[in-house]
Amino acid sequence: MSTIRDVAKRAGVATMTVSRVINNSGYVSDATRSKVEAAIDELGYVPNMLGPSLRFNQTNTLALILTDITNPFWTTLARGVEDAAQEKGYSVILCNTDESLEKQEQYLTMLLKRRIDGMLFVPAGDKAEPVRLIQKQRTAVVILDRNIPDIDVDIVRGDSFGGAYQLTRHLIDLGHQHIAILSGPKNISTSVERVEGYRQALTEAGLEVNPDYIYWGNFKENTGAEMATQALKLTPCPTAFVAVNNFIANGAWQALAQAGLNVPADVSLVTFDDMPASIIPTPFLTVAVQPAYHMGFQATQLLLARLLNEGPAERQEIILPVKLFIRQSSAPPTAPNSTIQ
Amino acid sequence: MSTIRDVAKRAGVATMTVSRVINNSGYVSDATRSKVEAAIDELGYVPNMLGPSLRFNQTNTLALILTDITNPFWTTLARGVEDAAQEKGYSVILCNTDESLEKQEQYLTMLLKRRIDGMLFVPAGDKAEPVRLIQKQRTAVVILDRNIPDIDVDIVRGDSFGGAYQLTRHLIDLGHQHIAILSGPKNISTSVERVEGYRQALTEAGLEVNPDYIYWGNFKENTGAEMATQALKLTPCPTAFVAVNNFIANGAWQALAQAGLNVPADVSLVTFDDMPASIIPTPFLTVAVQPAYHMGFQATQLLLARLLNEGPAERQEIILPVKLFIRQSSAPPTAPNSTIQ
DNA sequence: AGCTATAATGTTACCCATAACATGTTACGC
DNA sequence: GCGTAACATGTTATGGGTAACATTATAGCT
Repeated sequence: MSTIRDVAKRAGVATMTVSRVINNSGYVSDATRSKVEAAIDELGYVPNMLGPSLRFNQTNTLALILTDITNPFWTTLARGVEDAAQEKGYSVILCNTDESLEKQEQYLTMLLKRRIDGMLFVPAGDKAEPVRLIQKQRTAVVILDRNIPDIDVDIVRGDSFGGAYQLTRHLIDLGHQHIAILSGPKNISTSVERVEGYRQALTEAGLEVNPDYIYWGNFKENTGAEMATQALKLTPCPTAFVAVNNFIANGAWQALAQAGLNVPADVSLVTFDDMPASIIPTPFLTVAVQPAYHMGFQATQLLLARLLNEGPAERQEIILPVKLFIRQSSAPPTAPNSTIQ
Repeated sequence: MSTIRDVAKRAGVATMTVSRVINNSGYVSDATRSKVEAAIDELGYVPNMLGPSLRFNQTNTLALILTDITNPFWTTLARGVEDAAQEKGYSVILCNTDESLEKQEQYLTMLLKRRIDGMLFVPAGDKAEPVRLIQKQRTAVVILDRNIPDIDVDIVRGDSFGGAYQLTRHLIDLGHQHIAILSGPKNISTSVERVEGYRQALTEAGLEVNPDYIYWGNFKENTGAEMATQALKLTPCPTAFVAVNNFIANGAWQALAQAGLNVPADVSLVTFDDMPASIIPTPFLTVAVQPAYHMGFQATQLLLARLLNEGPAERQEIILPVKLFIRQSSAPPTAPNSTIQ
């Protein structure tokens, strides 16, 4: 593999001159430029970024650390990150933590060793320590989606509280009184805030918040199924379910079908996070949609602004609105709870 | 950000000694090791990989270049790549070409500048040139999913021909005689081979191959819809559709619904590439399933073997089997073609 | 011609970790 | 007590590109 020195020798110039040609900087005569370009072509020379990266401690690389790459929500967000990064000549290393703190730590140290310029970080937990680790190495970081208390760091996230409020309110407006919520882990802010939004909607409507109707699990399909199965054993049985993400909703949906229940005839099901039409041609679930692509894009722009010292002075907390799409999976309850309506 | 020199100074030793402690290599006394470890902790020292990367021309990084990160098929494959890479301490840069040759070339040169150790490459086209570019820089590469003629390079792909054959054969066995195929671009081997498999099944069954029933488009949902809409105008109207990937199938499905047709009562629809249950809770489409995760995993293992000079001497062409899952979207044709059955 | 500004090209030091080599120290057998 | 092996630590060169500085050539002006 040829180096800038090989090119310089072949063209009969100094390496610096080759560098000038490559980067279009400084003065180079047309004759010299041609000679150098010819040499580059002949050798098939491709510059080695590692030299300057080491010298100037700048890798032009970002990392996106997320928790589940198989979920279209994150994929869509990843596209936003990638597009914003590419616009400015940055590449993105994608890391998948599977919600595992161990994998997360492995990835973080690996990325720090690589002297990544910045991280877009969906933390697998609510501990400040991993973020502090990043900040200690003076690596720029923007938290995505999930809040972490007691830490001075930029964050871009959706309005979990508002979204859950809207979903629950929608069910209440339909006449539901026994609404269960299938949530994620207790140490993830989105889980918690969505339960809070649910609570608020119930309380405002004068409905009792029954703790038995609140399920804490994780963001996976099979857990969604298990939580729904459990909930169906309660008396009074819930007539509606709020799922806190799309995978939980799908699991719940399967469990409901398994129990011989029809959505929405027998039970309503609403959820966070839509799937694109390319994936679900006939969307059915009533959803609270977060602007995933935009979330990734905007967070990356903020991160890049910080890297170029163009960012705002104070910490940013950007909360993106969540929009309710009412579809077929939610309907007024039937027997036995509200026979009138 | 502290360097190995800072640590050495603080511990009162040479940088080499620190290096030995970090890498657990050579001889270090317990006393010295403790001193060094203390210094590392106090400074929060994280080694800079760029030094050795430059020195030894080894970045421990792979790249996965694919065409659509929003498609669960690729995401699943990406998981396979990531898992295999992580096992051996490699990280993966994910690049999304959107089937654009221009984006692809940008990414390739960027990756070569970074001195990536190897690439897993889903080419956006059938030209050998991009692969030759990579090989010229002595960067290891394994082609994924799509064949490229006239080039000496490892490839891991699914049995497109066989899968399409099975799908078509299944429809023929159900009694369909007018079967349309909605394919991707003409310059992508998977598109072509799937059409070939379709042809073979028809011919074997003594059915005429009607060129009007063969549609060439791309792998996107809206194109799938357009192709299906066009096909419905034909006489005799197809009673069954073979979609060449999941997004095309979803688009087609939408178009069929739009046209007031029910699947499978009015028309059958079969496709390549399944969606995981977490995404589609109630799978409906009859599919030819490629082992996406395994494809990514195995290709990465092959690539890593090559990097460590442990690979087989000769070029590998690994063709993974495709499995047919018969579900509800395919049924015998009704009027007007085969009223008897 | 002499001066200066600009154009064109070259030289050197630097970034960080480590392989390769060099040197110094201790332990142990005889 | 001496030689040798194993242990312990240090020194130096290396990799590739470029900022900063240095030098030389040319053009333009008086």
